[in-house]
Amino acid sequence: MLVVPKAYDVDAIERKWQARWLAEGTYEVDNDDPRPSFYALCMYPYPSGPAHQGHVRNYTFGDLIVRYRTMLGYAVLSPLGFDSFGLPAENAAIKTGAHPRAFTDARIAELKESLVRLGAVYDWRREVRSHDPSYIRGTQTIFLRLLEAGLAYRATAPVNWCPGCQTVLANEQVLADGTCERSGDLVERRDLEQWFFRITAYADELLAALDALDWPERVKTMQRNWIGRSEGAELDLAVSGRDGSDGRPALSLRVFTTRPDTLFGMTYAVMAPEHPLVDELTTPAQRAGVDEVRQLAASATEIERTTAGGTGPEAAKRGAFTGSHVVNPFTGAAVPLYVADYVLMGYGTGAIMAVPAEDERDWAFARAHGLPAVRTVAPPPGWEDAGGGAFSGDGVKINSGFLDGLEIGPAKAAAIERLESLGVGTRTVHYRLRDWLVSRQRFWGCPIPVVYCPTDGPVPVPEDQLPVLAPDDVAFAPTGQSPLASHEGFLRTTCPRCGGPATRETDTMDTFVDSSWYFLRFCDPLGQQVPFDPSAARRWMPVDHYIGGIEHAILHLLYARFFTRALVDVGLAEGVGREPFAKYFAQGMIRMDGTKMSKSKGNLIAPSAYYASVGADALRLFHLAVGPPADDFDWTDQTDEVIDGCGRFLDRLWRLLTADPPTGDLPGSEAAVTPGAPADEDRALRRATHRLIEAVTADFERGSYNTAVAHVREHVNLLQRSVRADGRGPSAAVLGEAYDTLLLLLAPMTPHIAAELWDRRHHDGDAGGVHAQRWPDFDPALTADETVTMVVQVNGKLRERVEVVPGIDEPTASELALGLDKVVAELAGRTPRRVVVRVPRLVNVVV
RNA sequence: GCCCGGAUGGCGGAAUCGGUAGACGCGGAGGCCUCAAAAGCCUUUGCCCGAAAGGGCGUGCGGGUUCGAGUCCCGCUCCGGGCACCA
Repeated sequence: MLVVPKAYDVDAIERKWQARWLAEGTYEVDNDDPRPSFYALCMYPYPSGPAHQGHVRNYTFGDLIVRYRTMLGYAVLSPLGFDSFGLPAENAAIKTGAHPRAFTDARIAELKESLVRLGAVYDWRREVRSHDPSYIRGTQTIFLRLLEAGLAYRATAPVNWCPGCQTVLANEQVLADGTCERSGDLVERRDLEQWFFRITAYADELLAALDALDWPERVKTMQRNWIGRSEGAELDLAVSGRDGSDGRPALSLRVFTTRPDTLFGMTYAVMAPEHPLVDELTTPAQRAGVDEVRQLAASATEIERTTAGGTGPEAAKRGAFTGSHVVNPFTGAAVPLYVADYVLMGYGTGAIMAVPAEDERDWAFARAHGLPAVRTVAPPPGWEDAGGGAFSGDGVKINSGFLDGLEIGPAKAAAIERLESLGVGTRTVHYRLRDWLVSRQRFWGCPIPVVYCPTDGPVPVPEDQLPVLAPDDVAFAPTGQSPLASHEGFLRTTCPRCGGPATRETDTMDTFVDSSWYFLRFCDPLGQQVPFDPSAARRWMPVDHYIGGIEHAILHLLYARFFTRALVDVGLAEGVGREPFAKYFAQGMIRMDGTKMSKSKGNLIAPSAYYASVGADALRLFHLAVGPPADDFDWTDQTDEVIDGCGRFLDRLWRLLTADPPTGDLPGSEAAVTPGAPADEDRALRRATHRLIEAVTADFERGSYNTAVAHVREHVNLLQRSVRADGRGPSAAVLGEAYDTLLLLLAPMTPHIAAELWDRRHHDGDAGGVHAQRWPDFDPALTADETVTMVVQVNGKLRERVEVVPGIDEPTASELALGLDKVVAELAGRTPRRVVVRVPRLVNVVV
């Protein structure tokens, strides 16, 4: 990066305006503001230290929207806070001994400082931090209400357990090879009692409501796939020899299938290794084999089991015969029952009917275990010659009794109907989505407000005793256990119900819980009695424009959608809309050498050096101009030169608006009226100015900031040429309009230089300056063309361009085109077969 | 494997409805200014042929529709991302 002389004192001017916006509370907005509402929000950041380029990009887009919408006359809610709970602070505490709060507060101060230095403006009165006691209180109140409503519950769940760290890990902390990211130990599966939120109760609504959202289609698709609705049937398969006639209770195995039409092709059935009936249904002779499969499954992590690494679907599936058989309800035939780890206990009923001919996984297992396949759908001709295998496409039913001849759709319906009339099955919908496990064996998170009493069991902490706060005098030793579990003062308490001795829950909540309602807290950040006042939330919600990284496309956005609905349903958000983010924009990420730029990758380029060299405005301009906001971009060797170019542009702008014009007077001042400025010049410049307003406004509305920057640069180039026209340029008034327009349009993009130059031209800083102005309107009468370029083609090839009046009629255009020398020469005496005329843009002569 | 994006000059990108491909910028070349440099300013810059005028070619590849295709359709290639035993 080259340090070059600037036309103006960038640092001083930028700091001056930043201080002013802060001191004057320019972007503070009250809940009773009479203007129409607009809620602009960037995802609140995890405070990891000074801003990096990803932040700069994100908050530049957000700031543009805040300033633009404000100029359009909205009361814009622009809050910012910090997602301040989380693992890095706790790990730092273990390493350095510093309390996570001290660590976190220091990181917040750094991040906040660098966002202020970017010129991003917020209503800082509304700042929230996940670890503030008032916020903890809100999170805990919500937890208790969910508990009361049955939306929070406690259950035993398999978790990733690291024997080295002696703690539960999040899935993200388990590496692809099944080891702990910190200790490297092989992670085990353990069953522990954990807290869950019942997000699955909202699966259908969360899925159905996606259609109406103004979100990127790919994000909606990701959510749809994540929720994973599948329709089918559950049916009972009677176990052979267990019909109850021998005195033992009758037994059957419930399975789920999306293809009930293929039941005639069932050649075996499978239970998950964890299925509760495995013991009962395994015969002594088969016990050893079954136990081996169970053991293998238990030692593998969920990730290992469900990813292709090494033991993919192609490889022979791990499974064993149980010795039992189950009966096909349509045919009465018995088929062998297996245990295999390709069936998951957590989905459906944990057991399946296997139809190798129409399911690839079953086909692979059947081949590996010498089981037969019976086709129930006729594959297309040549299928068997091409290698055969499972065929899951459309076709006509065969070998299927009463279903023969039907297409798959009607066959499914008929099969379900038959199962229901036989009383052995029902139409069922299953979801891939699981309930949200929120327990974390961590210190630096929101404590779960529950007490365990030997007589009363788990008892919620009464709301008037909230917040439950973690003590400060804890030792952050690397025991691998939350310090809360070994802090007697915190742990020992009394039962709120019976008053007897009890212990506190020592787990904390997943930090995604904090981020699932912060946008509601921003509406009413100071209230102490409830998480937020519903009337304040009704005033601002939903968020009109939400900006954040695509990495949150599933979890955060889904949890927040669930929370908003749940909060309405438990009475904490009465009358608030059920959908939190009306529009979501996912900005592209910044890559370097092919990987995402991030702190953990160690390839951060800090913005601070650019603040010093070219300034925040230039860096903002760069991020706006470099490409479509939704696209990723690569930070390369050339990037610094592009950023320098943005600085040079602002220098040029500065000189244009402050230097003496050719007449020797300040541009825009009355004295600068150029005698004899041709009316044509004025008309042309006014047209350009009003077209610029039209273009930039349209660009902003469709989020095309890169073309907005291009349009502004074009205008500056034009103005530079005009001013240099030495005495023949436009009049001062028209020039003044052009300059003011430029500053108004730049105000959301490069706010500092726009504010400063506006102030120098108008001296109205006390009145709020350029950012208090109304966004300019363009005059359609002024943007109209005087002439347009008409393209003349012969056989689709460009041959000539002519200037014509916009209102030219077809015969005139045709005649004009056919009379052109080029066209006459090209025709060489031939008669055109056809003349395509699209006035006023194009004539195509076809011979 | 499935789903979703994307491919345009040396580079980032523009072309919003099927109608001038390459806006704007970066880089390059030449020039002005200067003792010299930096900065600034001017000219030029898709490729090929040509002294020029001019002509030809050109939006990943192969076909198609159309008077006309970067844009629409069919079939591929490569790159990026998400999901991945979900029955």
